[in-house]
Amino acid sequence: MVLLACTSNHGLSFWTDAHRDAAGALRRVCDATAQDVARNRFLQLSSEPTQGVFFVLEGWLAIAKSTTFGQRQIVDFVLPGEVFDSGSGTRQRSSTDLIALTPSRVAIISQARWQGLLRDHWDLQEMLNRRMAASYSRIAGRLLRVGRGCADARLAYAICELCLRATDRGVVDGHAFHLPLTQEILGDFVGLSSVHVSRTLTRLRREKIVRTSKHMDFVIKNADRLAAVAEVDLDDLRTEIIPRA
Amino acid sequence: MVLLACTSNHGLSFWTDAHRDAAGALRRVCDATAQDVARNRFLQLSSEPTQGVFFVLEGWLAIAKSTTFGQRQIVDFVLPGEVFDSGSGTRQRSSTDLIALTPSRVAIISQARWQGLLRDHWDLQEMLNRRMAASYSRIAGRLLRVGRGCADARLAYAICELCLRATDRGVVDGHAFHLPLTQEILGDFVGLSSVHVSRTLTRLRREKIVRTSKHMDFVIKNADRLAAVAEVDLDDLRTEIIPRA
DNA sequence: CGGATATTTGAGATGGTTCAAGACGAGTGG
DNA sequence: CCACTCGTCTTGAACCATCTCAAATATCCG
Repeated sequence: MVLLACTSNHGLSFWTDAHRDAAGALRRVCDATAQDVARNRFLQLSSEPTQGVFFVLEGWLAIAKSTTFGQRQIVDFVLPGEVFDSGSGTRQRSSTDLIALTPSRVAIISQARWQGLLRDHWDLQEMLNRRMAASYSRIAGRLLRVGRGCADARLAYAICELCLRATDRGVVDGHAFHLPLTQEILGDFVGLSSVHVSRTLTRLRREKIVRTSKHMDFVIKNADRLAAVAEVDLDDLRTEIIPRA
Repeated sequence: MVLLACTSNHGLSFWTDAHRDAAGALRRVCDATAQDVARNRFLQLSSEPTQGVFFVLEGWLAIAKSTTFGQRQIVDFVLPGEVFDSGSGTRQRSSTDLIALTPSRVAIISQARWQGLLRDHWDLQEMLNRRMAASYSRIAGRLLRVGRGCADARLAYAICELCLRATDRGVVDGHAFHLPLTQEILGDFVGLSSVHVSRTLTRLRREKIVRTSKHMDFVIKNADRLAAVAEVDLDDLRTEIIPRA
């Protein structure tokens, strides 16, 4: 479950103003355990014992679930400043993989320590609650498109979602951003084959809704039509899936 | 987001032993505001202001999201003893519908009061965290099947999930249980048309994996094959999606 | 420049949808 | 007790979206 905030691109900076003491405690814990992770490394394998709580300082990670025969679904991405808690229920085994999509920097916090932090800092727990609600909204929204939407809607929705998460600026015309993903990973995110992601992206490009260059550099050309294809209200989407500070 | 427990079929009974004071506070709040709800009534409409937190005392409810043109996806069910919090982020507007699938009894708790309860009772918050993790696991598992599984896998998985949630007993041969759903609702749950739910259910019946009678009375005939079709390990599934007490 | 990794494009197979008609079952009123 | 009705489920047939396989580019990295 993805828990904490990402407004700036640097993990802890978010916390410094509103939540000084929680931030301090968190920072101490993170400094002690932070480590660098190479691209494509698995930080957590499903069916292996949970290692605790992962706090992302830099990089993009993916939470993925797989069927017994290798079909993969990406459940959510974890961005800098956010937390992934694979065993919230104090479970023994993780049920998900956690994969570094870019070179990353991650702190691993033990369950016990994390519980202690939450208990001692109510504002941390409170923020956690908001983050969890946002993360739940994200997955619920995606479930709707994956279950009921056509390929265009799924992809357009994913682009809106990721545009909002990747940067502070909303989904507005001319906004450019980069996603550190391949089309295959995007497909695993929205339940499409990479081939069909390619075709659908081509269609969105041809209709001048987005522009892309050099592997996943996006520019929003027509936010209104993008929102229409995604069947979503952009303002609503933002308040739903991006936790407020 | 679905939050609390359901082991017995009566809302508050779960709380009495381990969490006496939290249970007492909760009970007082619920007694004051509980109300009966008719089948098929909407307790919460998306795009309407959030009413607060819903605590279910009796009945099955469904959390649903819809596209602008009426395509519906059921995100999760809410069972007795569980809580639905439509605006966890203290948001103004709900983004989901909440529908009573059976005649139900529900208490509505204001956001402020709920926040207060959580702050005053750490064990309540702690249990909430576990419930949220379980509810997240449920939706993530379903997202995997909906995104990547064929109709058989989606339905078989849903049957496992709902069997586990509907009763204390696991998914075992001979276990009988009732689901207060139509095939159409089941379809909205797993992203299939009601027609295809019917066909797929027929296949599962023909292969002697489940037996059904009079509208959604299920009997598990072959739990192993059901699990195989659902591509799931039944023990793992239980610890993932059913919060431990 | 060369090799690996990603993307594009085509063509055929497939699984699920939609529409439409019929069967079944539970509840209702005569 | 029967006949009607409404909601639900079943079944068939045609259609369409997406997948898979396969080959042809394009892009990145050393």
